[in-house]
Amino acid sequence: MNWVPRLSIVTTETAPTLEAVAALAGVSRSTVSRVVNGSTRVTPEAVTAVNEAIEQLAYVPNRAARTLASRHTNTIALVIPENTAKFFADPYFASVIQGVAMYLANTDYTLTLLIASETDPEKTRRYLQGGNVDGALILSHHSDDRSFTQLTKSLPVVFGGRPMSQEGTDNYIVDVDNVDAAARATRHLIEHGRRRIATITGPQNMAAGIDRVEGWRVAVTEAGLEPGPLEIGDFTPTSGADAMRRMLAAGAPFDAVFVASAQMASGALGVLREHGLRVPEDVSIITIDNDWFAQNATPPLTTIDQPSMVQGSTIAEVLVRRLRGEDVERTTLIPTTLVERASV
Amino acid sequence: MNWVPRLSIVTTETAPTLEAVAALAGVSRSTVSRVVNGSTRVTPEAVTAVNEAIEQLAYVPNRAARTLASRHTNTIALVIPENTAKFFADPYFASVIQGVAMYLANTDYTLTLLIASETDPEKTRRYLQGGNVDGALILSHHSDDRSFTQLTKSLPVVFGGRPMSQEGTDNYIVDVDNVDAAARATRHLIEHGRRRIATITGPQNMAAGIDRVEGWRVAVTEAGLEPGPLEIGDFTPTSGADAMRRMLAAGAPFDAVFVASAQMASGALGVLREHGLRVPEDVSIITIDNDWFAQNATPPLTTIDQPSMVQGSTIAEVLVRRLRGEDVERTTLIPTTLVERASV
DNA sequence: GTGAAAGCGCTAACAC
DNA sequence: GTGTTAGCGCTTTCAC
Repeated sequence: MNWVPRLSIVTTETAPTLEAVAALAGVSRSTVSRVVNGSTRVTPEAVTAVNEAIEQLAYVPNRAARTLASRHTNTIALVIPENTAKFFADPYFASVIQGVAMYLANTDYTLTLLIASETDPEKTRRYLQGGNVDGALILSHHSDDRSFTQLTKSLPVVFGGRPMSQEGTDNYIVDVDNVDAAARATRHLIEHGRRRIATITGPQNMAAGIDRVEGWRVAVTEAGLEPGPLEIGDFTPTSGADAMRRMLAAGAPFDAVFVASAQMASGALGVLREHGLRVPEDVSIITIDNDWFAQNATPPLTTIDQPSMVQGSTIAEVLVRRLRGEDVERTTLIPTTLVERASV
Repeated sequence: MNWVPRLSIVTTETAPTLEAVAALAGVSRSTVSRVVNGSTRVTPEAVTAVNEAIEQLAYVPNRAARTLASRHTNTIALVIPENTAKFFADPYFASVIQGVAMYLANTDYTLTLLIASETDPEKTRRYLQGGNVDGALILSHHSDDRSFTQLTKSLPVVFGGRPMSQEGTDNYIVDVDNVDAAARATRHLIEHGRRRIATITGPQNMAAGIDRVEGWRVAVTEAGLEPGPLEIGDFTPTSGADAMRRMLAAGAPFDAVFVASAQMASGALGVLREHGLRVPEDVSIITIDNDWFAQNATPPLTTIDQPSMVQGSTIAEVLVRRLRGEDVERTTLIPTTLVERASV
């Protein structure tokens, strides 16, 4: 009786290669490659043979080898400037990211999260230019984004939110129409008989901040009204509270305020309450973002809903379609809707 | 005069290869490779020559080639089960993720964000097993994480938060000591003379949910008190409000409540106010999470601070150290601190 | 439709 | 210390 060591058979558990699949299916590696990549020019028999072999071996193509040979990575970077990362806790951002991730989950692309260090911007640029990704999504939000708009020359890029830098106005952008949203919000106030309309807006080095003041101004002046007081916050609840405090201290009267984010609005609301001002009786409030802050404020806030998950999935979709070579519009505007609640 | 077409020279602007660097520096490719990878066994002269060549050519190593040859990817996956993604808007999660990203930014590792589809768990598993990453970080939070604990066998994995599945109790885990945190919170209530201590806790299929009830129970019984009413939420503000509503409706008296998250606490607070109950006069509230919700509630909430960014960077650090072959403790507990404010 | 052959750009023994 | 030599596992002409 000759005993053969069984162990050696199972010993080296290396991942199966395309070559192994080819051998098992009785075809060449090229054919396996064709099947894996969905080429039509293969006989049905070969296709099934290969697929069975793949199944049987639990074959998974090696991404590095593929990338090396094909010169494309199947990877998309989501770039978040470090400054922006501070706003990470903002539910708006979180759900944009979630939207991106969810969309990409249904494609062959993999999402790489890049927090762009501001102290070493070169590192990010090198990574992006270094052939590590097929394209990039940039959630840019402040004026210092020139380095990213330049990236556009050498890598397919889509911006989430209008970049501040105007170089290359031919950027691909997915954004909500902030001017329009702010104007609609403000008009809603006016339609409800308000006349001295204040605003608490966002940083003036961010497109969203600028555009929302702009929309407010447009609506106010088109109604023939004088602009009310204006204060600037940074979209956080605390900054909203501070802004409202300053506004009250300044003493200029107002009977309504358009607050550029629900988080700021919730902060402002607290200050109003402290000062014994009733909403909406004494002052109406309208804001942007239909998040928890807007829904659970007392009173619940009338607001402009900008669907953030949708924006996330859309920005991803635009890039993927570009990578597929499809013709895509430069600017995609995500529609907003007015949600009426009790604060106006 | 023979005219030579100049164009051809500039035409193909291919990224410089290691080979080009070698040529320019007058050394072999191996030497360049050694310099790039920081091997010490190279003469200083060679090092500088190579570095100059790299600088001059703006050479960036090709990651795919590197991965293919070296069998490691320099990539770490951050896996977020789809269910968990729902909680994405939770500032706690957002900042754990941010912590991970920030830590990794200072290493050579790249972060890949994986939202694990629950309808097709195989896809995630394949990706993770398929040699696409060197290791994985799993922000797991519900009972259905067996597939991930099994992953552990074939891939270095670190869990953020204790996984529910008990297979392989030798998992690497970074977590806050939820039992302890809850117990401390509850004891604080007791030290302040409260006697009928209720709790609103998290889902009982999540470790954080279970452990926090446990801690509450421990503190209550060790003080010789009867446990007060208990309601379950899902960590969201709305669920906290609902839970409080049920608790009030049930009619069992209580003079304090330990709420397992600040978001739920803020929801519960609103309901208490609706019912004319004063905090802390009529009922004390203590919670976990030192986020905006805790800070800006009225009154501001006494809470247990679990530093989420730290947890994020720590979980990343543990994995990186494992990948470096260092000896790392299986369980790393992030210390929490009690923050006293006005709600007790 | 299919296979053979030639790399993709790098690392890792192994000699020297 | 440095160079030479093989590949890593796949895609992609190019013949057939």
